[in-house]
Amino acid sequence: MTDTMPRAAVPTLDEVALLAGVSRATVSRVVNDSPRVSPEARAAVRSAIAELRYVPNRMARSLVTRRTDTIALVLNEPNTQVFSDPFFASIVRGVSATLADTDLNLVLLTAQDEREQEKIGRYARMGHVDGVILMSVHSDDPLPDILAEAGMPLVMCGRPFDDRAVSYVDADNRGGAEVATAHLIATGRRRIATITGPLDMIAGVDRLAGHRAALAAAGLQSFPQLEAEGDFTEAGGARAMESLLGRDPELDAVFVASDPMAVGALSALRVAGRRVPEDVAVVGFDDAAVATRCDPPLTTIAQPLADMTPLLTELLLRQIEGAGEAVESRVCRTSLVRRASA
Amino acid sequence: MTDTMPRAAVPTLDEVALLAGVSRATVSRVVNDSPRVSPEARAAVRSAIAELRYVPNRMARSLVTRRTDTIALVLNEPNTQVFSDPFFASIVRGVSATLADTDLNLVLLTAQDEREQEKIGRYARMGHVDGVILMSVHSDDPLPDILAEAGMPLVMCGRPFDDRAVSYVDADNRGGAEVATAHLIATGRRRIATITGPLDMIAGVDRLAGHRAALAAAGLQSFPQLEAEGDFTEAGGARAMESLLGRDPELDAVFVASDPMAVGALSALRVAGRRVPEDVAVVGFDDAAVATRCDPPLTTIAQPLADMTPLLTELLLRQIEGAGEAVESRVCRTSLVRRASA
DNA sequence: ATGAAAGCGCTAACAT
DNA sequence: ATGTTAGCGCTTTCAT
Repeated sequence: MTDTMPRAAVPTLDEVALLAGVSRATVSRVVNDSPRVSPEARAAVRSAIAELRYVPNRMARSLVTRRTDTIALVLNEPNTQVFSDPFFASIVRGVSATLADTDLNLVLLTAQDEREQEKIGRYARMGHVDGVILMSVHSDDPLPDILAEAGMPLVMCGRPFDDRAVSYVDADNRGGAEVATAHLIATGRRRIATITGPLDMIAGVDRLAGHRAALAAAGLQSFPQLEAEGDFTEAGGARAMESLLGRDPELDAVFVASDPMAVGALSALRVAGRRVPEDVAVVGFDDAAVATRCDPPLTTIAQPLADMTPLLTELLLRQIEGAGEAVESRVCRTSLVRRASA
Repeated sequence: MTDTMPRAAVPTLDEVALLAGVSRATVSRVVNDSPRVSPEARAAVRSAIAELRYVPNRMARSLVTRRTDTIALVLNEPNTQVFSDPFFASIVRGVSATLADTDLNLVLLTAQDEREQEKIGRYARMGHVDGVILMSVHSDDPLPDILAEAGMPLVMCGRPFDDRAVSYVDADNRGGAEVATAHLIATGRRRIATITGPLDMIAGVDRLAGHRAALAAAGLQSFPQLEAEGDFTEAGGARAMESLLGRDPELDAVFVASDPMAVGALSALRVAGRRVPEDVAVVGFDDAAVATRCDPPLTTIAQPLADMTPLLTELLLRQIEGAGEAVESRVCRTSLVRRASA
């Protein structure tokens, strides 16, 4: 099947001005909602715009304003599985909603590997976007440096590995993990395992640190065989749980560093014939308000996404408007909750 | 925590020219890999570019070339659950990979509702992108019209509802569904149910049509109570399966119009105490090569994503280069396979 | 309130 | 092979 279709002719400001019988400057003022235009002129311009179906040319405008009115949300994730983590969807939805009533556009950029990260770095530096929100950063990712060195307004979702001066918004991962493990201890558990997140991600590191801190605070020792690294996916959680059960069949509790992994861990426990929570108690850490079908309901540390997403854009916009001067960070409080089964 | 950081000064072509001791035109030629430059000049320019960390200004370039070297992949999906469908991830990954060695950039745009679709329409019309790949189109989405009327190069992933002249790439949904149901019939099943996709999406409609055609071809009648509409999610599949079992406990097979839904259906069958495939045979339709953990292995119609993603970009690029003249479509063959359990 | 004019940084003829 | 020049479509002083 082949057919043809003429490319639409794109009208310019001058054509609108001609049709409306005013100057380009006036049309520009109308388009940009300047108050210094007479009602008659405004009306004439408006109707000319409608008639010609005029849309301003972004490139021309951006060339002079130095603004694109576009911000990028970068998903830095080689693991396709993780791309479908509900956490991403929630952040995207949240940021998108925050921007809905503004005239800012949101674009998503994904990087599977270093090459794509560099491509994104170039994309941003060329002036396609006014600022960047960076998600899912791994310890060896070059993109934060590329962007920071270019002076690009930048907010990271999750604190950076080093103590660099960069804006970020994060959940209290360490504190949340402490609460989780302390809860398990409080309910009488003593052989408490953990399934960690990827340890090249700060959320993985912080949640493990919180877990260990809670054990230490209770005078419990942390054993390497009670720690298994997962990858934030359901399948990875199941594998890690199997591995833990193999290493120490007597374990009576597990703190799982993300809810998708917790769902996987629960099914691994069921396969192994362990009852939850009678034999093994489980606490998760939610990477979104996951409406998971898990029976029994999952006790979990709730990450305050509703707080985090507006902050992300707020911090970025402040940086963009303030010519990139202010670097600030926020840590949002987490809390222990019980998710009903679906 | 607050700190300051100077905004980097951005060098222009002229500054590079000055430093390299050549004209702007020569610098431009080097940047654009023109062969008409002497090796010495090229070297001088290269080092000046490196020294100044020069990056061309996209807006200025695009203003004259009328190209942005960016294409958009639009995810048209109000349902967040579906956003995490592995099908999306696979398409994004595939298109992204196809573009990796080119100097084309890919941006993802998501629309939760009509307002956001219109915003995306404006974004595209303003000249941010050279072309658009549209995914997950529902029957009442305004975006295809907005884009088509603006003369924006456009390829749809999935055929349009009406017989409009628009490029698209699709799997053979109808044919695949026919094969699926015919397979169930061939193995002796007679009370064959189906869990459909959303019927405001063409894939949902086509797969149902194929299912019905296979029944008709075998002289079997299709009953409304043996058809339940799902939403392409795992939870939706489980709900639909429960509903079907309630309406006809005697059913002996089910064709499920997507693999995530099939996973849900399998767990609903297990909960209901039905053995698979002894009591109820199941055939899915994969929305990606989903590495689903299902036991027993799932028989499914494989959608040829490896064929589809390069086609998507190929058709779009041809349209962009050919000034939007050619409209063409491709339907990729599907086949019955058996997915091993993970 | 409106228009004239300059210029954003780049590419692409056209000259040489 | 290289330089000169003329815009691309818009915003923004600066006049009026």
